Amino acid sequence: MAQKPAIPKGTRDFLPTEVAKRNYMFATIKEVFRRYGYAPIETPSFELSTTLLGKYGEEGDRLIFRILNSGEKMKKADLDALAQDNLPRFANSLAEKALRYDLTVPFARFVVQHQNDLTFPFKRYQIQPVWRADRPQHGRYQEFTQCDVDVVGSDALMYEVELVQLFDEVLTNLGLPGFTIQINNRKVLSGIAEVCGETARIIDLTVALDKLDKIGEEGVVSELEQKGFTAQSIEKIKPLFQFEGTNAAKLDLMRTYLADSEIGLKGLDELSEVFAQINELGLQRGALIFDLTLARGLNYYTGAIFEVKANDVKMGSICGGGRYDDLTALFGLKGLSGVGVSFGADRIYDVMTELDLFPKALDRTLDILFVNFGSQEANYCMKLLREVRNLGLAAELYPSAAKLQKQLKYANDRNVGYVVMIGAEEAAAGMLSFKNMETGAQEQLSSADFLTKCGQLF
RNA sequence: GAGGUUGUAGCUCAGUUGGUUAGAGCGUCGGAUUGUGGUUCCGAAGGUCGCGGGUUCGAGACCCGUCUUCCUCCCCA
Repeated sequence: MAQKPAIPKGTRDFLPTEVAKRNYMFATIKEVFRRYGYAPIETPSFELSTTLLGKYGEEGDRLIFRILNSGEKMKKADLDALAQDNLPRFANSLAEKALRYDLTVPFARFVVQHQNDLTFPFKRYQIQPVWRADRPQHGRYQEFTQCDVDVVGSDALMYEVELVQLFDEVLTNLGLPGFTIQINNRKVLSGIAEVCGETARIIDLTVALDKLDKIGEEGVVSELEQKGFTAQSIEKIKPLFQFEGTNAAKLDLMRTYLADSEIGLKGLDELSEVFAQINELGLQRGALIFDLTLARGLNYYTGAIFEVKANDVKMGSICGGGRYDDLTALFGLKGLSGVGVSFGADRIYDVMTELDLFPKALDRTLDILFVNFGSQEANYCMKLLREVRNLGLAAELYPSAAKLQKQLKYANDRNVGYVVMIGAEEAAAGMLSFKNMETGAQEQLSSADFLTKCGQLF
């Protein structure tokens, strides 16, 4: 046998039944997006490297797939940089293009580029694949699809509230029995850093804090020590470990803790407002939780930070997002606040598969199969086939006059609903045999009755 | 990027301290059964043992490299 074919690690093929399920999921998501007033856009799969690099931090840059220059452009390789062991600069000279890493940064670029054609606040959604040169793991792929909704051009907290509702509605409609929407605010994190006297190292601080539920208090302390935080500032962080209770209780606790931090209190005001409105409006199956440890790696969030996890499933976050005030400024457009969230389609798919939430009917790609008894009978079937298709049913004629046994097995394997048999006798009598493949029941019908029945059945 | 783990038929996996011609189940195809599927029975096809090198009289097994799988860390959807 020839060399076994393969696909790159972290990528997948999708079989017809899987595509059917994915389409169902996307259709459900889109329908909700539409009702909330978001319109779809698309951007290229790859961008100029300069658009993407430096937007996701050092770690992010490492995970960006670069596209090697081709032809004469290869001569642009910066050999001096290589000689100086400056690998990042060398890599940049080799690749002027890169596959998009997420949809948010390309969207910021899009907004700046088309600012004169857009009406603000601009609400868009975007469902496209993104690529990360990450090490594949459970629920982690190198190619996966994100479903982003963002609104730019308004700093109204109404949109934070709207996005929480959106999480709740989409995931409820997809049938998830329960999920937790965690919310935090970057300003609160800044306030904590301020209180600890570590404003410069807010990233290290929040990344350590983010791991609290994973590595525990001691783990966080030792990580902070390792990062060089003083015993004094670590002591000031410790009260946060006791952060428990209802959302209201947590907010009260933090008001005391952040009493001296103006920015911290501003963040709490924002959170309180969102909680107040959501309490008023109510959620379906989601629970909104104030989670102080929620930090998220992305540097560009400035206000609310969101993350969603499915209950009772071993899977990382299935959605994430937040508010960013300066993202478009990176591309030269200042003063445009945005807030957006991303649904991790592939993880949601995995969760839905694990919980068996897809409708069974999605497995059916063919409603009716016409058995082929020979060329004359087949010709007779073709007219009926056309009429059945015009009724909107998925129908086909078996391609050859194979043994009936084989044709029925094919129908069985394809999970066909009904089989129509028209042999010489039936054709002469103007009748047909109509067989239900689930029950095995079979009846003789005239063509007219058959078509009426089809209209009723589907 | 760090550490561990895996790779044998289309799929899931056996294969003893290195020793004749590498096995099973499922699936596929054919038949039992020429107009009735899922069950059953019989038979067949299908393998450079991930790839490259090395040790050995002899390697699927041992050693080195490389790719791949899955996991932990990092990070993240």
